[in-house]
Amino acid sequence: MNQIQCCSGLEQWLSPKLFKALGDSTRVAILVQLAEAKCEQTVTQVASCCPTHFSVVSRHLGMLRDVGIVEATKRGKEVFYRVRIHELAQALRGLAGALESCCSEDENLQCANSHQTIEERTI
Amino acid sequence: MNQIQCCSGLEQWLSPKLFKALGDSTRVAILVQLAEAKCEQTVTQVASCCPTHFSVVSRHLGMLRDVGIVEATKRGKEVFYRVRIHELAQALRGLAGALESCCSEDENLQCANSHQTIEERTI
DNA sequence: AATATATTTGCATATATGTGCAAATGTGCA
DNA sequence: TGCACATTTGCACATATATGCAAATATATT
Repeated sequence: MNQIQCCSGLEQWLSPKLFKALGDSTRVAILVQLAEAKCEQTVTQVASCCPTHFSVVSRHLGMLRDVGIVEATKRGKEVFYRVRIHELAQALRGLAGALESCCSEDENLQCANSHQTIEERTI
Repeated sequence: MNQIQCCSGLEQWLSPKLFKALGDSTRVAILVQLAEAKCEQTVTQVASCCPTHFSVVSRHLGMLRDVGIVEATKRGKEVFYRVRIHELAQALRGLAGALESCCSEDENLQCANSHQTIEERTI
């Protein structure tokens, strides 16, 4: 019988780099600023979100770009950043789904067998 | 007219503490171990997930408990941990929803007005 | 009471990270 | 070319964090 492992894809969604980027209050303020602006903003505009030095905000934006949370476009001497909202939302929902795929329908499973599998779903 | 701010609730879902807890590779390994086990596990059992010292794993589990990602039950001399899967999934989906609520239907918004509002939805 | 097992906590340490400032880089304009 | 503006980067420094080991605590068993 064709079978796949439970929880497959869980590690794929649990990216420490991604969540480390979300785990800083300054970067959260930057994200809120960008998301609420509803449009791309320059580094200087984003830096108005917090008392932090603009060079630090620039570094944070670079880090957020490295992990794919924001993207940047350079036009003239300014760099415009925007949140990759749909991609980020998809990553969050992907992890949520992978987590819940670890829950079987029967909540009171025997735990002796640590390699339980489920039948592969065929459309 | 009754109006609410766009993106309301975004900051509520963007908890740096929560994501900082997910932003470490050892804690991710611990979570994968716990989730794939599909049942509560003792500290010693969880510690088999990685070469890290069991006391460090104990500390990580305590941190994950503090932010609500796992919960613990002490029975005898053992402490059983399990992932609060549904609560975590709800937090992730809540953030995903809050992010996408910042996207209006028209993707090409004028950005001059930084305080745009939407009409409150009435069922 | 004494012992064995499981977990937590104190401590030391190496590394990572956030921050501010100054300098460097890049770009447009007079 | 020279100047103004926007952003990035090098550097120093303070703080946070992850880790391992030993000791302390808690609980069960003999």
